[in-house]
Amino acid sequence: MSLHLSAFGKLSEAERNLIETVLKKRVRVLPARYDVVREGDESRVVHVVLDGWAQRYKQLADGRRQILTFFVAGDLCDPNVFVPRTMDHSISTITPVRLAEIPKPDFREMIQASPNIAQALWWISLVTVAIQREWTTSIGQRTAYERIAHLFCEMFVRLRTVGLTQGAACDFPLTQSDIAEATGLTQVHVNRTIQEMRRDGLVELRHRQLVLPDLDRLMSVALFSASYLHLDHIDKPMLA
Amino acid sequence: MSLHLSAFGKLSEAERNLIETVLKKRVRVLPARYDVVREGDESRVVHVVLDGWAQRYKQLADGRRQILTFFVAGDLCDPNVFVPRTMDHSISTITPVRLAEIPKPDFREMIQASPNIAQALWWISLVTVAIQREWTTSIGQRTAYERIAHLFCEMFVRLRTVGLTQGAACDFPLTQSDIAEATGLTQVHVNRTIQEMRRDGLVELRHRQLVLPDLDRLMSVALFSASYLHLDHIDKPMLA
DNA sequence: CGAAGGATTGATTAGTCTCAACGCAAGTGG
DNA sequence: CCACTTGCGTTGAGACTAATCAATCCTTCG
Repeated sequence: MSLHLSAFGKLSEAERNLIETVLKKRVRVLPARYDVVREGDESRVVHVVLDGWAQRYKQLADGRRQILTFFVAGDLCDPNVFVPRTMDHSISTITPVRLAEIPKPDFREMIQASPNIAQALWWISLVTVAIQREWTTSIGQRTAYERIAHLFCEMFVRLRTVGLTQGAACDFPLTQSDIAEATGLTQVHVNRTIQEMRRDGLVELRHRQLVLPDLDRLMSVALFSASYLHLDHIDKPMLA
Repeated sequence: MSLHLSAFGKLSEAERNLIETVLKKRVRVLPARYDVVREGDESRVVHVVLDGWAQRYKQLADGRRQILTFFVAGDLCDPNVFVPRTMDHSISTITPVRLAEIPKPDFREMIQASPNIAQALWWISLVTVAIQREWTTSIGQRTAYERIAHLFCEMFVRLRTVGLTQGAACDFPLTQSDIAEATGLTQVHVNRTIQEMRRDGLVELRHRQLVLPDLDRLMSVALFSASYLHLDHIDKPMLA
């Protein structure tokens, strides 16, 4: 398993082991569509997804919902360890999830024990904002078609870096409603747009499996450039 | 002058002075509409806006532009000190700007000298992502009217915390095109929407002056809740 | 006084939403 | 093992928000 924190290029074997140990300390298994943290909660632990998909979202007073990012294996959900605060968003599972919970003191200790791990944490924060900025750009500037294509590209590339793709395929448990809430579109329009992408031979998506037969072409219609993921700081992806 | 870094609630007088000293070391004065950093550049220094307005933006391959945030006095533009990286976005001024440039080594030294300042830096990162998330939500879920209203609320509240409002008024140097690029709308539609807000008595905007005669009502139509700005960690706003 | 950037207006169109219904597959309880 | 439910995907018709294109009007400033 590749974990984002330990995927950071500069870590030693010992540091990786330390991380693994801390991760194993407290693991929960959660059902699908289950709230992990809700807006307004105090954040006490740091969550790391070990397996499955989760999401960060925000809800307006009248119920409208915006998904802000998806989490997959290895993702640290709340890198915010040093400033006490109430959550300004919610986190919930999409599929069943195996989730590591690290009490903040343990996490801080680990950080203080190793400057490299501290740097890895900064790197994660960096990528987190960068992704959020890309999503803002996507929703603000890209068309429906491009937005969905972009989402597919991002998730595919991220899954690939953690070894969760098989050739041009990967598990993709999002419903069309999830995609709608992530892209700021309606579920109906997402449906029609995906059909169009199918007709164009860019996407196969059914039974929670996504196949991207021509990733390069998809990236180009999505105006996708992976640079915002800052993969240059990551260790080589595991060979599956 | 209130600076975000030194606005963090827990700092001592000595720490504040340290920050002020570092800030004064290298100050540049830039004209309006001037690029400070461009996408693809290496980031070498940390920028802090001392005076004036600036913006962070991203440009798609075909030229479409999305403004990602606005910077006002006190804002740290690139809190990313510990991970070397190339910029995935650009920063430019809107008005003439007085800008502090802190070489990364100096900045790191300051951080290492004081855990409180380090914490302040984490807090800034936290608020930066939180704002970005709110913008994603805004563009994804709010109507044109609500988006613009929300932007007004956010900027007004942020300006107020740094003492840059006078009663219900503040300087507001954004053109309607700027607002359009920030909200993912066209300039024409922004114009019409602002006219509507004027008719509704919620906004007066002319000659780069913004007046919000009924902030509470504006906040409520914008579904604005200041919690994402995490002002609870900030020192009391200066009394003007 | 002229130029330039910004704001405003009008007419038209495109993209996306809304509402509503229907289909299909998988799971559940009797 | 079948009837029912439930969640998700698909389709259609029509409405509406916001985009586009193109002028025109201000205002500021050299």
